[in-house]
Amino acid sequence: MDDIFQNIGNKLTLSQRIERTLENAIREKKLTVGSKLPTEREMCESFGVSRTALREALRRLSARGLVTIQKGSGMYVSEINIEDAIDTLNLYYDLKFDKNLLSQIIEVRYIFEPEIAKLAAMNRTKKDLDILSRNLVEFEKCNPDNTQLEADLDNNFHLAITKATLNPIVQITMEPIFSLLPRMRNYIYGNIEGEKAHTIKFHKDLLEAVRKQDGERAYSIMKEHLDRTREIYSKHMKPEFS
Amino acid sequence: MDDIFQNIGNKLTLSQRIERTLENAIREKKLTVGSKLPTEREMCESFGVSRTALREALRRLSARGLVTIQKGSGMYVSEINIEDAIDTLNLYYDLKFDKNLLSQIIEVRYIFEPEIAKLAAMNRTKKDLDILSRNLVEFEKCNPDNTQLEADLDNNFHLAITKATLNPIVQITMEPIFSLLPRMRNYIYGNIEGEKAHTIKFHKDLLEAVRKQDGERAYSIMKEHLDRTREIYSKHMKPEFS
DNA sequence: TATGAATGATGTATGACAAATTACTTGAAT
DNA sequence: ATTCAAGTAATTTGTCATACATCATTCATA
Repeated sequence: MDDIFQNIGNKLTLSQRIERTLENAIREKKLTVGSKLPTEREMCESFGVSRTALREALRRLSARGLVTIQKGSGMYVSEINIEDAIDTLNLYYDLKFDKNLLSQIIEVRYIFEPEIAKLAAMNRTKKDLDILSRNLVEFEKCNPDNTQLEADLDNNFHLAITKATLNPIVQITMEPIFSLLPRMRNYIYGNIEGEKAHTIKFHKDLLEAVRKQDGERAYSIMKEHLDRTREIYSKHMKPEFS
Repeated sequence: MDDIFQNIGNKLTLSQRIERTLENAIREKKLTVGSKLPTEREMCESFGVSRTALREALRRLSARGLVTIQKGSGMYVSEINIEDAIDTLNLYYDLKFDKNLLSQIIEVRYIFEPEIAKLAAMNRTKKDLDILSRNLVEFEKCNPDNTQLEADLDNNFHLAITKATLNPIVQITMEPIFSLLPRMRNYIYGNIEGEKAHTIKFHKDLLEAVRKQDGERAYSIMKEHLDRTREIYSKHMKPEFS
């Protein structure tokens, strides 16, 4: 028995215990999504706690996306949605943003995106093709001087490919990464994608492969493109980031 | 001007505005990680709000991992760590868990893990090799009847490979997935990995490739293994999930 | 140096009122 | 008599203020 002196500092606050209780109830589906929670007064009574403690517990749960609170109406068990998960990752990457994360992002894109392109080619719906085509048209007619719009459209193309996999896990993984890319331009000299013509050709070829559901071709096109991107990145990386 | 009638119901509560203010300050590094926030009384005064509103804002921030609150001591801007991001994804997958997510997980493993194995082979440190070796030893000597331990060790092996990439994004992506796998057994008949001998050989071969930093070989070993796993999954899937 | 009291921080309880929503009542028009 | 609308009451969450509890740190004292 070496653990006699353990378990002293582990005392949770009252509101944390309430939070955990409610969280477990939601996880175990004892509280179903969309259902209305009892009122504050009722829960205070049944838990035997003050409004203060109860409310702070519910504030935490709402911050995490587990419950929705509507003033004057009530509190509801909310369906946790993909945006909640993505937001958290966005926050994480935001605060961790440095030269290491930058190269890690490039690395992840390089190893994941070709497979994603392949999967997208196999699973894409008609709607995905529409989105990709429209993006391509906009990209072609967009003013070359408007580098911001150009970058956004390029991002959206990759995002649309990701969504075309129809796999939400892939989306959760990649979306926060794409949202960081525009800001990365501040750390890179000039236009990271190289001249517009190349990007258009790349998008066109990839779209064509996706349309034909040619996974292998989509894979190799994406790989080639990211190879090129990766080189440009490392060549144009600002001194303090090399 | 079509948006004349917008932005009416968007009124944030006072505590939400406080939350956002502090969050922005942290995002913009005006409040540096580890630094101590002013006391409640001081912040109440400078914001001109009651303790209630301020505290509820801080409860939300702490729930999201942005600040740490220590009773009797104070409140601190906390380094958001990888566990926070992983926990959120865990929660999301937990609540979304159904037959679709199950097949999506299998799909993601199939397209990502071979690339991860390759990257791990290239980047792994000596320490990673130690962890993998020790896992293999434990796996070999573990009682075949203890399927739970066997499954955990198998999971830990894949997790260790993921960490050996030295890329936290890869870890964030895969760790929640691995934590779900043990529970998936409830939805699958029998031992999803097949007989132990096969798993041992697979782990041994993969470890050897990682040790030699032979990325291509690590890739193909993992691909082959997941191919087999995938087949077993689909064969053993319970009726209500097929 | 070690003990313990004093101080200052967060945690909880209570009561009151504000603000928003919902439910109900009432009344007029058809 | 029925239906619909406006207004009122009741309910619910949001904020404020005060008091005390509990934990951590500081400081004085033996």
